[in-house]
Amino acid sequence: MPKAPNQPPRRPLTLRDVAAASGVSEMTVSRVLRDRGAVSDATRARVEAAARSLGYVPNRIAGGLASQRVNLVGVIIPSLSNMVFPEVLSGISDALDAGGLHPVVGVTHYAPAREETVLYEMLAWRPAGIIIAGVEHSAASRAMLAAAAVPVVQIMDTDGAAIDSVVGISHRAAGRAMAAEILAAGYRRIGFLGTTMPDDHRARKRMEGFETALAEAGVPLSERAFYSGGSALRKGREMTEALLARRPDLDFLYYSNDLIGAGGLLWCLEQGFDVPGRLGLAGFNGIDLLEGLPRRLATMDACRREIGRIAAQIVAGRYPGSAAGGIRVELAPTLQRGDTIRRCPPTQGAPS
Amino acid sequence: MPKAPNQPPRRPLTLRDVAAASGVSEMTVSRVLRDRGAVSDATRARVEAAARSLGYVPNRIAGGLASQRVNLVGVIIPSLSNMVFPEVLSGISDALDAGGLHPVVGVTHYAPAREETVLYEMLAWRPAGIIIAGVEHSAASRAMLAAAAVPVVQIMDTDGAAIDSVVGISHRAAGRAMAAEILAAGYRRIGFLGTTMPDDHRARKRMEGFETALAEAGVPLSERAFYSGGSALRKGREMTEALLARRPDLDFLYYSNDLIGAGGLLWCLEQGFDVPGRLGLAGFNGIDLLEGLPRRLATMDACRREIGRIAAQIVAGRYPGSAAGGIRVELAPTLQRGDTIRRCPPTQGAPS
DNA sequence: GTGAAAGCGCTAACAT
DNA sequence: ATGTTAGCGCTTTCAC
Repeated sequence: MPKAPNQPPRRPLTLRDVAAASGVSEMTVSRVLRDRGAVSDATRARVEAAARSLGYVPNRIAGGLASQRVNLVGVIIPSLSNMVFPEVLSGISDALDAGGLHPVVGVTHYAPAREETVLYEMLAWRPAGIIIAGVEHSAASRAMLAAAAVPVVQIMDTDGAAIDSVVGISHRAAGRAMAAEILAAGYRRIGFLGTTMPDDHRARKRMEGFETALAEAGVPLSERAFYSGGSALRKGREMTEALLARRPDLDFLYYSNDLIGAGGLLWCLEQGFDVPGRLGLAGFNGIDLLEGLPRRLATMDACRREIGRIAAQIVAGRYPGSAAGGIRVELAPTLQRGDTIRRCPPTQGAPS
Repeated sequence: MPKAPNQPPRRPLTLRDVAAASGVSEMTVSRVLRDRGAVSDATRARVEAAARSLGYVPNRIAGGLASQRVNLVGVIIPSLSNMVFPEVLSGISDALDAGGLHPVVGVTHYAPAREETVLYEMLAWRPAGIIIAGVEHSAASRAMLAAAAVPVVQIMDTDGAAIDSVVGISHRAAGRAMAAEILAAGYRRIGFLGTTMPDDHRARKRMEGFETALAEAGVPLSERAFYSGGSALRKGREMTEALLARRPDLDFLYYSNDLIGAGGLLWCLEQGFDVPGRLGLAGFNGIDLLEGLPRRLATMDACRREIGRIAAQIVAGRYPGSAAGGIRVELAPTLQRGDTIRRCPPTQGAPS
């Protein structure tokens, strides 16, 4: 045990120790350390010196109990394996920092039951706020969130009933917008490739919006394929190959995320397909990775870091209007056409 | 403000409320809720019903103060943008779950000063343990960690002085091992491509180990290039192009991570280079993504999830021997030769 | 500008 | 199997 080389079996330091060492009351030490209330410069200096030399670290458990305020924020996300969530978390972490807040992370693995457990555990810490992915929750979870006496920010998805604040994009609208773009480019035999994940509501909504918009234009979705698990890039290859073997007539593939889309793109290029002339491709998320591919996959930016940043600001009370609570921020994802959607319909001239 | 439709301005529920509602003492309620000590089934049932119907959530701040035990674990990592850290965090999160522990995440952005701040904040919560990336810390950070009365696990890197427990791989050895593999395959004009990040000690150690092993074999490192920021995949392309323009004689490129390596690989294949015959390539980390590339990049698995899992188990006291503290776990990264290192030296016949 | 008293909501330790 | 007592280490409030 390399620790504690030769110290006596010290009991943890308290304010009392710092007070004794600096010859003032605990109360004054507390004031100095929290930088609250008037303290003379001389006293302040002595206290700070004492605290530093003792290596005193305040006890936020006691502080939190006494003050009924805590600098922890619960962050509940479905996964850490999909880069989307770390990116959101990164935005959250950076913005919380500015307010001296710290994220406690809970991962649900897309399971509502785990969401309940995690949420319960987090509320037990009486956090300064809860940031939770999605707008779909079990009745128990909704009840806890509604009863919690703290700001709640649901993130990433705006299609649903809000509990308190919401920051995200409309995935239904994102699906619709991509459909419109694809139709405008003249593609008509369109396939969808996505995850089976039954609780990934955002992916489902994108598909629904996509399919609805196609149907409204009189273009039924021709084919769909779903996968689960494994390397997304490879799955993208495999699914694309399988799908096109089954339906060689397809002229567009819409992927539920950029990674499987990138896999599909790489495969199509290797096969020498005419992309985007004969076959168009699009993904979703706007991941960084796409920049380094041989061709830029069409995609739609999901505003991940921005969503995290704004959610954290709302919790910290640093977002305009957030003092009142019940903020709603719907971001507008930008469609990046990239190089995998053709510029105009094949049989049609340029517009007047 | 959609919350609190018509409730009276309730004060937060306490044990006392549950006790009153179920007709027993606070202590008995506490026993039921923590599942500790003997309670009759009848009493237990009544208490549970009361707690549930009131929507009571225990207050861990008060509980932690009284019991001097907290179910939070501080996790300090340099970044969330590099997928490596979310993967470690994912392993940590999963393993902590099993012990009812929750990670509080702090991001240092590779800045020692931020590491100090974050660490101080975390220790203030008297966490059940600290998991921190790397073995390089400022004097102040080391002092805090050494004085902390909790398990400390330094992760990802075993090349350095331990404070308490360490779980990771030797990046120097990883660099050496890759050098040996490359030399054995007969490559002799070798370049290195990495990040400028002055505080990424693991990348530095890999390069040092790599260069040292080459030098020992009488093969100096021919060339090196560094980058910072931007899409790693694209940077990999750009750097590779630039480096080979400057030094077209190189026959091997060792990348400090898989993403820039993948960028380089894609570029080389597009150029029609003979990989691995004329030019060999290797990365580091063993990311999932590589599976979907046209050719599998040689790499070395950094055991990221495993490191996270073990570190969390040590903190939770669930790792063999971890009760004693001061555990050291050095994982052996496996070299995956993939398709970008040739099988045998070009001018030499098959063995015997 | 500084100090004293009370108590935050729970749990350890000891009753019974 | 259940209850009582005494704090955990701070901060709030009020006094000086």
